[in-house]
Amino acid sequence: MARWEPDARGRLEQAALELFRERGYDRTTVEDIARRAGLTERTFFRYFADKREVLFSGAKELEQRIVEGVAGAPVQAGPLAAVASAIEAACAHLEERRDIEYARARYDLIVRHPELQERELIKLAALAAAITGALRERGVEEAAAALAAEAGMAIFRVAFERWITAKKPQSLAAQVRPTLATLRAVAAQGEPASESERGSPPGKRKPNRR
Amino acid sequence: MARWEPDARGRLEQAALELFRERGYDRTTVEDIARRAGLTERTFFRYFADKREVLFSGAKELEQRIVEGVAGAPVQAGPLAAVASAIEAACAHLEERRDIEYARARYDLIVRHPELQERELIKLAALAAAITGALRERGVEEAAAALAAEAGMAIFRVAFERWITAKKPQSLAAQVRPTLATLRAVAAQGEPASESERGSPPGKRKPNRR
DNA sequence: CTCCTGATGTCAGAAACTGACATGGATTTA
DNA sequence: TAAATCCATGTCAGTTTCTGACATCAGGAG
Repeated sequence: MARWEPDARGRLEQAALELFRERGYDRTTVEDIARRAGLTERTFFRYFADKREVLFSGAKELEQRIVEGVAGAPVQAGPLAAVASAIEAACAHLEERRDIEYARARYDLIVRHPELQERELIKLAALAAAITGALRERGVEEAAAALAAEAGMAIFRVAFERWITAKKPQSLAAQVRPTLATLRAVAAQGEPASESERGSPPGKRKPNRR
Repeated sequence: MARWEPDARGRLEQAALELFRERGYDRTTVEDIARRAGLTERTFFRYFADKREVLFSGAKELEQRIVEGVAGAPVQAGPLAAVASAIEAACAHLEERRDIEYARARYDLIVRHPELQERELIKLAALAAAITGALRERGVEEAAAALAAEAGMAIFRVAFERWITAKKPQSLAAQVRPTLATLRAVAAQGEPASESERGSPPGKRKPNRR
């Protein structure tokens, strides 16, 4: 027989989410969480670097999945297209693993607590950095890679927000493409007329969609 | 005669930066900072919500400045152009107020300390939200506004990084336009050639200006 | 059986933060 | 001018987060 109940980490995560919802984030101490999971405060901090981290265990996997998606995108795809398709795939997978109820509960918590937003933001920043690296692997130049990665994060954020606040049930992954299109439209708006952005005569202008 | 030395807040900020540089961020306690400023720990927390905040007093003014810049951009400017020009102006002003040495010292600290990065990120997120609001005031639709704001933040980040890590002395503001151009190029790359992008939802495309 | 490993517990303590109340020049008011 | 009161700061006690050091003890390896 096992010496300890299995999945201490998972128990801590679940206990934490329950308690945060029951009493609120700041009225829940780490000791509360640990006790509900049948463990001690010290053990909590062996699994999670701090109190916030207990809500962000999925970040690593998401990052890995997206990086793989970027690396595996068709060679002819541009950086932004590669990122967007990776995000789309990751979103689809994310929807399979967790139902929207969980996502909403977690989202509400994060939105209401700046310290949790901060953590969320740094996770996304780490994700952006990882994407930048994956794009560089594809031969994309540094600044372009960073910008495409950040743009991808912006798309993800907007798509996610649309999904989570939507009244009618819809897919998260389905938000990605239209959001990408909107971003492209915004970027194109007011763009200098010719390719080289200075004085050169308007040679072969890019086909202006629409 | 004044009862207390003037500018307690400023003294705290300066003492903090000095000590962070001398001993490092985590080997400096709030009490250390307060003492060097001739105050007590309790008073520190009356001026700053927490230890990190002492490094971010300029954020409010930057936000206000950029929002004004967006609001004051020429009416015919598209959202991204409006944001970029506001950022450019704010950068120019920022360069006047603080020298690059200060910027580098602060940047080094933030880069090396995740908790400070988190704070930096949430300030930028707040800035993005404010920009989104300013764009909405200009009649830009919600998703487009959010995306343009996030894109602006991406530009700012990349421009700032280039500026701060540059060997040759150059202007921060001067980094903005080329970075915007790069972003536009990235966004345009691989864009669907014709107006309907691959049978995706009937997006309401805006008429392309210019 | 003995040794060792590794997850957990126990304990003490530093540091971040908060609420309540005190202090005493400065400023306003009677 | 004397009194009232204002308010930036100090003092103090307390909670919570997080860390280091060491103890415990079932189970697997030899």
